[in-house]
Amino acid sequence: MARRQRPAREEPGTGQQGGQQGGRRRPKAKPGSRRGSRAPVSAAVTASGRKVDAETRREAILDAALAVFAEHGYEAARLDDMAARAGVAKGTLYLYFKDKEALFEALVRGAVSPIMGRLGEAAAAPGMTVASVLELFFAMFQKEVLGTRRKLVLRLVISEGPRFPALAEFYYREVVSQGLKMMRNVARHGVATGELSSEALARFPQLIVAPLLLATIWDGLFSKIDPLDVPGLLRAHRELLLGFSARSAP
Amino acid sequence: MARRQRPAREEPGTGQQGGQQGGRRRPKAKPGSRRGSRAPVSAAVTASGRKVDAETRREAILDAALAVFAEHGYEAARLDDMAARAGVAKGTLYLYFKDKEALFEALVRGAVSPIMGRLGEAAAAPGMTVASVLELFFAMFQKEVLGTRRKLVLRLVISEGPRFPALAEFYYREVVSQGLKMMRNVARHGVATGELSSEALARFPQLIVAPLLLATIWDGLFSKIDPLDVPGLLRAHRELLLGFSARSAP
DNA sequence: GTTATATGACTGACTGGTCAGTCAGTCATC
DNA sequence: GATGACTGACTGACCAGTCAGTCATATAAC
Repeated sequence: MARRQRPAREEPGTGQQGGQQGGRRRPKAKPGSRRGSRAPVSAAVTASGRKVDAETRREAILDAALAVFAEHGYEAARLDDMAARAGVAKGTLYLYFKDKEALFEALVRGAVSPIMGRLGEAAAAPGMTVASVLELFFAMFQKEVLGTRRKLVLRLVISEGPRFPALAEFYYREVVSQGLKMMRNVARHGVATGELSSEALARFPQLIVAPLLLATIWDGLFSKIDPLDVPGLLRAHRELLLGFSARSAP
Repeated sequence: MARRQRPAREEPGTGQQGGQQGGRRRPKAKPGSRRGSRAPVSAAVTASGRKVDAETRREAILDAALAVFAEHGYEAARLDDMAARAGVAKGTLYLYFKDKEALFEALVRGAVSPIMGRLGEAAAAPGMTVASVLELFFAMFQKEVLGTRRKLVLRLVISEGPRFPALAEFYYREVVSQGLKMMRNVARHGVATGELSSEALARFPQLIVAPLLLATIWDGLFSKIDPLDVPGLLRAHRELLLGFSARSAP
């Protein structure tokens, strides 16, 4: 009877193995034998004397959770896996997050916030041309999203968003609408200065980011079959947006 | 003890209710009391005399499966739901498909094939300009994908593809690589005739389809918050691709 | 310095609801 | 009477969430 056989799983306990501080084991302790089979996140002792401070542990859990959610999707992600990866017991997850959903949302929220601010400054700098903003924006996306595990978060939002309306709304509010507003302002500026010959981008700033989305999805689906030359793609994209030959380098 | 509480479910038996052909019910038939609580897909009797022919039933199952997979994602989709929607018992699903995964793959394969052929003819017609091919291609995508449940299939591929390498490869082979090849040929043609002033599209035909992808994802995530004017988006996109003012109408 | 007690972070076996897949049984049709 | 499409109760793996129990550390008392 073939049963809910899941795709390949990592073996448990793949976290950082290490300084098991030899708590004596009794032959058959009923429940909870401390440090039973798991390594602490770090052997370093914090200033307060605790083995690992709460923030570090929280990060470790979020880190592990991202890996597992990204690999299996929300529903198929097992909390046991996350716990094992984070080097804690499952119960510990519940000391830090109310439930699976809260953990998932915390993950997305945490990955999003730090980026948007920096983008804002860049786009608002005076004397910026459209070409230079696009250059900067695309470089930033490659470095901070495609080049990091944040791309996994973006993919999770795309995949799981339809089933988490609250998440989609949060993402729209914090990322999409803000990003589009910036891009729209840049485009309007470009039209005003004559750098852009069409109002298309001012009306649909989505056209600026569409290839970034494509690159993210391609990376997840086809990169093994046919890797995408993302820098080349984005250069070509800038070329089209700016209406031919815009081969500027910073 | 809060347990795997799933998101809102449709009540079972939402399929086409109808002609229960009054098979007599015994008070407590042990197993399988035929036509227990479910409506047949159709009351029409086929030429061969069977209540419903195999192909029709297969379609009904695929139809129901698409709805359930699309709503809940692969893992969270319940075969019981699909069966209820299709108006059959769960066991019947296994007469038509080996298992959940085979059903999922059949779904995607079935939705994909009919489209590609037509696109091919359109792009190969002699005397076609880039502008007219794009016009046609975008219209076709709006009508045949965004306008139908095929968009759900596309979204499923995007969402579940990373966990189904075989599916991603199939989709790449049958759709992506073929579509890009066509687009690349069209772009090369455009460069040769002078209709396109840049080789960007010939190098990265992905740039042509990126906004279609964006539209599909937007529709799934944000359409309730901020609906996207897809025809406008694609008009603006054509404008940019063709290097300004391309406001043609068919 | 040593021992006793308190604290709370952490553990992991366990519970109970869930659901993919099975198969003995039913019945319309041949 | 035989065939085979169809049924649906059932099995057993599965896993989110719980909580009684453990122990490192801190603090107090001697």
